[in-house]
Amino acid sequence: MRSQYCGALNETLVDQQVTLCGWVHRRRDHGGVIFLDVRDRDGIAQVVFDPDAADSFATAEQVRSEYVVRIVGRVRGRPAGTENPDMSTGAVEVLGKELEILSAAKTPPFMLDEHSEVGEDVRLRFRYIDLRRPEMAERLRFRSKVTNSIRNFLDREGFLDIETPILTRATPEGARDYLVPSRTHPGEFFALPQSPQLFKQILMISGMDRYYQIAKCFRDEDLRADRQPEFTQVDIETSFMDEEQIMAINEQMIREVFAVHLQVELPEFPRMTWHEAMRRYGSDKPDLRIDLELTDIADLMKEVEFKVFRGPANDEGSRVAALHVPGGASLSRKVIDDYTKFVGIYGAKGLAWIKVNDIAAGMEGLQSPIIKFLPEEVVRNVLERVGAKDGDIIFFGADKTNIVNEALGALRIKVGQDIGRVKEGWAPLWVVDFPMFEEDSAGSLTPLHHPFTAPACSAEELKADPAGALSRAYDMVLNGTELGGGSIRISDPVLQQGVFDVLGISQEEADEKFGFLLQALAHGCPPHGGLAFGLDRLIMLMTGAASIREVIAFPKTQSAACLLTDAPGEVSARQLKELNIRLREKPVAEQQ
RNA sequence: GGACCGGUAGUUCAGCUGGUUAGAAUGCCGGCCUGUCACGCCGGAGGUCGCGGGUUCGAGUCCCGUCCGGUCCGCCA
Repeated sequence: MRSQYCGALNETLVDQQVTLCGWVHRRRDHGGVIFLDVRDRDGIAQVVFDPDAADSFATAEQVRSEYVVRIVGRVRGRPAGTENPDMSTGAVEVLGKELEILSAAKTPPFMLDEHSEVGEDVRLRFRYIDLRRPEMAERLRFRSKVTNSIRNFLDREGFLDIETPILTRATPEGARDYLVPSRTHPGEFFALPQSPQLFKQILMISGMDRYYQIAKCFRDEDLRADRQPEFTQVDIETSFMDEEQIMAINEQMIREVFAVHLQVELPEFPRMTWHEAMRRYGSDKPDLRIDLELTDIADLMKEVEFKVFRGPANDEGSRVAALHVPGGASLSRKVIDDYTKFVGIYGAKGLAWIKVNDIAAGMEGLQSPIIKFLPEEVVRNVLERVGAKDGDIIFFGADKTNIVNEALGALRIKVGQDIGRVKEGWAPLWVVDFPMFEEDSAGSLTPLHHPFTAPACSAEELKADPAGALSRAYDMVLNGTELGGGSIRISDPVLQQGVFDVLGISQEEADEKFGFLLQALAHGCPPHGGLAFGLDRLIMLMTGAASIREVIAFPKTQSAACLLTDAPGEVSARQLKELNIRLREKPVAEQQ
């Protein structure tokens, strides 16, 4: 039906007859000559019709945007002076001989034009048209090429692609599950997997040795620009490897993907402990392209009347830190007010600051709303510790540790972007030595990763000091985005129960929820571990897409709806009856 | 669950302190045009101002509620 893609046209085809199939991207009717830009997945070609070919010329007058056409014609070089250097096929054109309308098209709801902006809701409603835009088609093509590379790499390294169930068991911990009612077990439900975690561990116990899967995962939580309720993980697990080997092989894979598809040689990934990341950047996924850092100053502020920072008392669980911004003294009062509002989002009750105008002039050379509350010696020590110079600004945070970290960590990125301190390029790293647990708002311990992560200590040490225990987990971070995370897993049922104990999960409860895993661990479990990459985020980063929806063919809106299919939708009474489900009079949200 | 931004022609937007018949660009339709490439020129059609209620002599504009889209906080082991 077709001899080549439109984008394949070039000088080597001059004088050859070609047959193109595609969509009418644009028509330019000059009365005596008609140009059609014909578009397919691969590119755009210009086809010319003149009245010599009366039939096809008449048809060309009929066609409209987005008609699907088939064209037979001869390739020729464009007349001198009419080449289009902005077009990859712009040196040649097709002199149309035959023009067949394969399918007429309604006027499109929006222009497929790189020049016109369209609201995202319209694009999603007519996603099939949106995906015709070269930029969208290219992102999906890129994604396909990357997953293909990943499959090839893992296959070469001996990993087996094994599918795990989509209909599985609800897990009480973690994210909210998407549930599927069971018809054959009235009153019972499947859950869609939040990840294949337990299955891949069981595959290790099965002796599969090396497993991977490009797996759809489901989490019924609120959406974000980089979060969809169904998303894709590159899920990897291996036996008889320690964390060093697992990190090495995954680092190699990502380096290969970047080299092949972006022609980028990533630097060797530095390691940073979780504690160092939190201390220096206030984040467990620091963006190392920004060279601003937090500095602890609690010891210098001991004697200071603490209310000037509008934070709680300087004690355990709190942090006093400074964010030193070279050249920041030129920030306007309005911008600083905006930053104060910005850190408020993260729970900070204020934002103290000192502008350093002339360090030699002592207190006179400083400008700050809090300076009158600070002894000169304290100020001098703070300036010295952060390395302040004339023209700098220092922001302060004093509050509960996590509030200071989140507020100053976010401010660090925002200021860095605002004043242009984000370096070009790629800054990958491994974050390691995570704590096993963190305290939730109710004061009880929850796993920082998941409860199957192996501790870096013995069961006895874990029991003695669970809050201080580190885990054998590792996260891969790139430009401030968590690309993937993993760990060595617990391969001993006693240690696994020990972790459950710390989490307050009784033996009976553990048996009920994870009994099959505990059973399996007791039947010959190899030491094993793995990692899962967020494929969507990886593609987002690599393509520079502004949202995850730009790299997914059919994404959902922020309220987790599909505008194309209008899902979710109501179901018939008959379907509900089969499932033994009766709806309330009104959905809960509409009651009251 | 919460904060904020937006919703006006097919699309992207303007619409002031509430005041006559709601505008622009683009797309669309018709006409003209033999070298354009976001073609050009002339003409035309096109509106539930998201929805509901309220204030007012009068509401696109003000108030309340609600729905939808988006960004973020919480949430996301």
